[in-house]
Amino acid sequence: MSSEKNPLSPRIDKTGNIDILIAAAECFMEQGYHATSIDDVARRLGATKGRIYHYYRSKTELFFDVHREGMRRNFEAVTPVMKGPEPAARRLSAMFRQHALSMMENLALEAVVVQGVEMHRFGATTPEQRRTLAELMTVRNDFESLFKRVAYEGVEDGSIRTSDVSVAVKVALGAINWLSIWYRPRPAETRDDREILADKIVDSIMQGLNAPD
Amino acid sequence: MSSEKNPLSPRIDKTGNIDILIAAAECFMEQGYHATSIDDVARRLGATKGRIYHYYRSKTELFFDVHREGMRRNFEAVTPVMKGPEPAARRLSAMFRQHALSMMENLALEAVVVQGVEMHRFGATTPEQRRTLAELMTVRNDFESLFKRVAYEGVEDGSIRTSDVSVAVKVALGAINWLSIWYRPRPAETRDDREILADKIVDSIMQGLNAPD
DNA sequence: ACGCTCACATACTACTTGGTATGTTTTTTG
DNA sequence: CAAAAAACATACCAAGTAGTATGTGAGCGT
Repeated sequence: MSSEKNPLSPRIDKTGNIDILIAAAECFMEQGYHATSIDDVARRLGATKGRIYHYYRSKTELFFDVHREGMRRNFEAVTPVMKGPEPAARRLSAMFRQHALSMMENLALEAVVVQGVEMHRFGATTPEQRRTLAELMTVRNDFESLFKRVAYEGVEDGSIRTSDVSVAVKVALGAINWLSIWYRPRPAETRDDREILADKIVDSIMQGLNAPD
Repeated sequence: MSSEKNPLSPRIDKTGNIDILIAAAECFMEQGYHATSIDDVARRLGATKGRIYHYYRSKTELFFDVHREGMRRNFEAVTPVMKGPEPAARRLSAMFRQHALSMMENLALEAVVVQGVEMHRFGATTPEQRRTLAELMTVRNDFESLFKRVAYEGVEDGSIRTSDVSVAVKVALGAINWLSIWYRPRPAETRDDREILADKIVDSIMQGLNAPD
């Protein structure tokens, strides 16, 4: 099974150039895609353009691979908890929780994913880039569909109540993705701290703000 | 009362250059701030750079004024419904609803507000720009504080339940702001359609996803 | 030890773009 | 109605940047 076939695997292959993806993600997060020059990324790597263009044919391709790696980690975090014997509401909670944690622990990558969604109107010049962009959007929709499916199960098994599954899922994912805007790890933060925050977020999403009668 | 004193009023004054703000907002929404050239904005206006630089000394100032106008409309939408005799939970609902509607009806401006500030967090060059940026962040915080204050009232009067007011408000506002990513008006959309969507969103935020026992 | 390939660094170019300096036309004002 | 100012348009430049072409040293198979 070559990694070429799987649209979720960036071609980091055997080479350890994941460093490039991380450095690029950090730059993109801090300054945005267009404000980041290839030299900026290279400087953060302690290298020069040569290294980056050795692995990526263009800045756009670099961005795409950062996006791919971010989405890959999203799936990696969520899929293990989406199936099971529990009622769908509990599984959905767990998925939200995992996604929130993944958001915090891969902040730079996920910030690029979030930012990349806005760039839907990207100046996708070449036909190949357009196809790649469409592919990324498909992956994004598939990710959202994971949540929708479990939410529908919840409506059927009675553990979930909502006026509109699609809207409710968009609301919940929006709330979590919004982490990339306001969340920044504090200096001596632990895994526990992040789990506490994730639990609060999931609680807000699942229980809402209205006090029970 | 000169509009110079009020940090929320862009200096659109008597001149009708609100057109410039709208055109800029639309460009920024579609391509992002850095990918948008002044010529792009001018082209959308059916004009040239000269017109824009006649009113704005730099691209950064233009961005700032777009942001100001977006925030001004946010306050305008929310403040009328935040006070009253009803329990805080109802007022908070109304605020969320108004904010969601404002989001949809000023999509371009609000998209810039949402995606804008964090892109500039690191790039503010001149001291004056840094001060303006700090001012905008203050306005942003003030807006969030509006919601927090009413949410606290709700905790005290018993109409709201949450494990953490600050997090709950960020979750709710994130959900609404996320509209700027996925919401696009359909061709023959009416005000009613938008109100229905807003109600669904508010319902998700206030009631959560868990079915009542 | 020799060639060959990989993994970069260096040097350079073509093009974009923010900003300016300077016209030109319309509106306002005295 | 003349003159001044406002409201633009035109022409231009300096700076930054994506991408390329080429150099170079280290490893590696033979």
